[in-house]
Amino acid sequence: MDHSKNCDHGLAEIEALLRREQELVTQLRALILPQLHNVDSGSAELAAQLFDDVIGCSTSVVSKLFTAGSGATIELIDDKSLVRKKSPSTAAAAAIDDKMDEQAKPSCIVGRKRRRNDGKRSRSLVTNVPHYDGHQWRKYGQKNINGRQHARSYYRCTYTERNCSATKTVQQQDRDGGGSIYSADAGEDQGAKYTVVYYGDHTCKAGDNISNNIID
DNA sequence: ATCATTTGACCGGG
DNA sequence: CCCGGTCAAATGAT
Repeated sequence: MDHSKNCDHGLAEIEALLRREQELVTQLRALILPQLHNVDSGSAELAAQLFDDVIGCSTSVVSKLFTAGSGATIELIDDKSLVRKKSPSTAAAAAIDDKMDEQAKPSCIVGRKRRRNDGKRSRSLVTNVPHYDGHQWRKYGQKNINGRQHARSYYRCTYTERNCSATKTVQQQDRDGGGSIYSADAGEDQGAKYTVVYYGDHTCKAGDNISNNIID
């Protein structure tokens, strides 16, 4: 009966669910694609495209929900705009902003930021498995970000010189402070979350022999 | 040999 | 200036 209590809770839940879905689909993709590629590379490519479309739909839904919402433009898309500090006096706000990383902000905040989606469309998602999204990437840079624990890696599509201008960045999220420490081992990817931001579109063509088995 | 990753330099925007 | 994104030479891997 008390459905749609307030837009805040609903949107927050929806956002969390969508992110969860993206994460799961990403894991599934990382599981399926390498196997399938060993069997039939053509099917693997089709599957990769399908996975891309599914995730694309999901991210589009997120974008439309949270950017075209009721007048509130939220920077769900990762831009350079996030590091903006509005209140100089509020140290707590700065801390929150720092902790929030570049994305995954709560949904319905009052913070109506400006949309600087000009020329750069970027899709960001969080996953345990940042590798094997069905495309091949070549790393071209790595930088330490301001106060971040882990470096940010910059990748371009392997076929950049030919067709593809797609780009992505991978940043491991800080697994610290109040997080449950599962295995205190020499931090492996288990349980680690990565924020992956995709820029540009893949125009890679199919049919190239991809030597896979770069599985970690 | 080729190709990918590494790593500091470089550069442009805020 | 600082910060962060890219370049490119050196290094590593195959």
